[in-house]
Amino acid sequence: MSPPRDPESTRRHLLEVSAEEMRFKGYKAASLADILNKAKVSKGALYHHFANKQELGYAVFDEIFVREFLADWDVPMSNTDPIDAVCQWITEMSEQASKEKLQQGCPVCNIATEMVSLDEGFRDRTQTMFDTLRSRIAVMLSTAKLNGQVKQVVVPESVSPFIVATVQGAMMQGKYGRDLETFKAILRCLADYLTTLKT
Amino acid sequence: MSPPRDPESTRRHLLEVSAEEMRFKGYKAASLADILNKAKVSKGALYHHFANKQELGYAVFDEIFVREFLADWDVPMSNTDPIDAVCQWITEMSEQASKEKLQQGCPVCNIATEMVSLDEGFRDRTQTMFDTLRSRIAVMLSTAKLNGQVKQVVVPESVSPFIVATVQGAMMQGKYGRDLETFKAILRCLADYLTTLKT
DNA sequence: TTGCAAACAGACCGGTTGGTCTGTTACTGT
DNA sequence: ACAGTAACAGACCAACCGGTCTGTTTGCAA
Repeated sequence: MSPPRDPESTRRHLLEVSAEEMRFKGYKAASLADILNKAKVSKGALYHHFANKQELGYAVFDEIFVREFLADWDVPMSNTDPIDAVCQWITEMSEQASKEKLQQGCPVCNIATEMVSLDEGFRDRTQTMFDTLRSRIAVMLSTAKLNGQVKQVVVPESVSPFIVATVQGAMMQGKYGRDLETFKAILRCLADYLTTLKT
Repeated sequence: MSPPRDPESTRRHLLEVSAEEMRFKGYKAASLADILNKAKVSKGALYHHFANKQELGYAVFDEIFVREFLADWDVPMSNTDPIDAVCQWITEMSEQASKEKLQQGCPVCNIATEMVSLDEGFRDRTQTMFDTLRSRIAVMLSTAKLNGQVKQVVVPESVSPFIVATVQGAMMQGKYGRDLETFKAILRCLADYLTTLKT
């Protein structure tokens, strides 16, 4: 049991319940009243840990959603063949995908789509996150190019956003159609394309 | 000048103003009060033409957003080479894209992302719209296959959702990063891939 | 010209929203 | 032991939300 007063764990609890709410309803539609009810925490406690709803939203985004997202995208880079590694990662992602997860979609993308044009904070966070991801993949492709594992015509700075966009698009399509097969077909197609980049 | 009382045009006006609001703010955050203010129309008039906000949302989605979307995706099919046609269409889309349009993103996708998991009506509409689009592209690829313009290994039912997902992902990435170049790079990459499908 | 429904106008309403404020309880350093 | 502050608890609030309801104006058919 956690002690009767553990500020760090109540903060964490608040964060997780908020994340759960925002996953399904989005940022704006997630009401503080619902969060408080679900978490069985008083309003005073919430406003002791977070200045306002915006700060709570930022914290959820940074500490839960972005963390999860980048962990999911943590493609093994040290493999003998990076393209194979990405393809294998895609296959694993495809197999792990459940219908429920797919219906929920990618929380980062959901919140980003909702808030990017309305809130600078969310915009900056989204931007830097995707920059990180894209450059990570671009580096991988560049080294593969140097090692002669990838065709010289490949432009890492074009292919990396392409990969990101396609995976994101696949998740969206899967979410809209509630269809696991569509999602898998798109990812398989992406893997096919990537193998054409090999020397 | 329109006559002092023209129910059809006030309905249309209401639809357009609502669309403008929902483009920027999404469905839920678009308030009726703001719409009414902007349209300079009374609440009585709105509720005379629409049963409630949901019906207004559906009408905006059907009569404005889906219409625009399918018009944008109206790729010329009768060309000599369908793959070339798609590539040319992609290029045109890439050139026409403005920074403002990109920041706003695709209204259909925005609303779909927000509402698909919360509202059956929006879900059904989104689903059938993308089904229409995908099968339209699949048919194009199938006939091209029959004509021997596309490799026999190509599976139209996989490639068509792939194309849709990638373009959608490209728009999202462009929206998030407010960057026209990323958007264009992704589309160019897609065009490259499509040309590899030619015989 | 009159009757009547369609087309609007806008005051009003209950419920919900994020946020504040005052009070109480628990821990911690001295 | 006690003081002081961090950690809560929850009543309260103004603003806003979608929606209703009553009243007025307009056009048109008879």
